[in-house]
Amino acid sequence: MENSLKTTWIQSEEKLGQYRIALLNWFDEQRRDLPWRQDPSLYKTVVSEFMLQQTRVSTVIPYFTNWLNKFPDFYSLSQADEKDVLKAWEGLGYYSRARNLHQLSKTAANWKHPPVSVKEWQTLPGVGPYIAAAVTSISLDQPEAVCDGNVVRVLSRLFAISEIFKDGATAQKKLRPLAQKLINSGRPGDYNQAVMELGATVCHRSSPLCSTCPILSYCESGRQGDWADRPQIARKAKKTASIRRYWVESQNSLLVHASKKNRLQGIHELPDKLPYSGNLTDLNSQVLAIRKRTIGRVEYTEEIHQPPQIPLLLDPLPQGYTWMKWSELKNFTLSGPHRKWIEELRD
DNA sequence: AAAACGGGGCA
DNA sequence: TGCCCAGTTTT
Repeated sequence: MENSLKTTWIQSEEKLGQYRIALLNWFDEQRRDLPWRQDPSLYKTVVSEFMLQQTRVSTVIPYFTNWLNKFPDFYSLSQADEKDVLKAWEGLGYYSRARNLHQLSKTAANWKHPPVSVKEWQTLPGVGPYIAAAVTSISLDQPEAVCDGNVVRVLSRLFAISEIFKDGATAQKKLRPLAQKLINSGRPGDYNQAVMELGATVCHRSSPLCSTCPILSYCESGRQGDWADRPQIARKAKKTASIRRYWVESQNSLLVHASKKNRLQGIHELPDKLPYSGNLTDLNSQVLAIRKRTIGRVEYTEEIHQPPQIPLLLDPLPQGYTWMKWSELKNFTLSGPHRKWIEELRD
C-alpha cells in the first residue's frame, strides 16, 4: 500500500516525528471537552466507546452522562438488572451493545488488573478491533492504532488514496496497517483521539476546513484541493420492506411485544403478530397509520392495523406479549420510533 | 463476504 | 432524501 503513495515523508523517521508533534500539539490545544475526558478512567473509556459505535458524539453525550449517574463503575453495572440497563439505552439503538456491555461488566468487576492486549480484549463481548485498540491505547497506553471511519477519511486524503473500497469495513481493515505506522508510541491514546478528532471537527466529509488543518503540509489531497473524491467507498443499494403492526387497546392498556430471540430482545414494540388463534383476515382491521423507519439500508414501511373490536386473544398470552398500562408507558423500554408513534397515536 | 443491526443529524 | 457516524456479530 505505502509503495503506491506519492508522498514519501512517511519513510523519514524525522518527518514522521514532526507530523506526530504537529497533530498532537493541535489536539492539546483544540480537544473538545467531552464528558468521558473529564477525570478519565477505564470504565468511562469502555462505556463511551460502546456508545460511540456508529453514533455521533452529540447523540452520545446525554446518554453517557445519565449512564454514569446510574452505573458509576463496572461493579454497579454488573449488579444492575438487564431491564434497567436497556432502559438507560432506550433510543440509542443497536441494543446488543447494551447487553454486551452489561455482560462485559460482570467480567470486569472482578479484574484485579485489566488485560492489556488487544487480543484479550477482543475475546470480550461486543469488543472488536476498533474498541480493543481504542481502550488499550487510551486507558492502558498500548501503541495500538484505531481505524474507524474518521481515520479512513483522514488517511485517504493524507495519502491521496484513490482505491475504491467495497464498503466502510473493508476500508478500515485495509488502512489499519498504515494507521499503525503513523501512531505515536509515546502518546498512543492521544494520537488516536487526535486523528479521530481531526476527522470529526476539521476533515469533514464535505467542505473540510483545510485552511485550519494542523497537518495540511503533509496532506496530498489538501494541497491539491481534491479532497472531495476521498475516501472512495462504493455504496450499497437500499432496500424496502413492509411490516404489519397491530394496535390493540383494552382496559387502559396497549398490547406490546418484546422478542426473546432477535436482537431487539428486551425492547418492546407494537406486535407484528397477534396472539390470536383465529384467521387474522377475519379481523377486517382498519389501517390506523402508516409510518416509515430505516434500519441500516432497509427502509421499513410499518402499517399499523387496528381491529374494529377487541379480538379474543390467547390466554395466557404467549411469551413476550404484555399489556402495557398507559400509566406505565414511561417505565417500559420501547424502541425509539415505536415510543414516538405510540405517543402520537394514543388519543 | 455480505447482511443485519437503530437512530439521528446535516448537506 | 442520501450519507454515514469513535463497528460488531451473525449468516
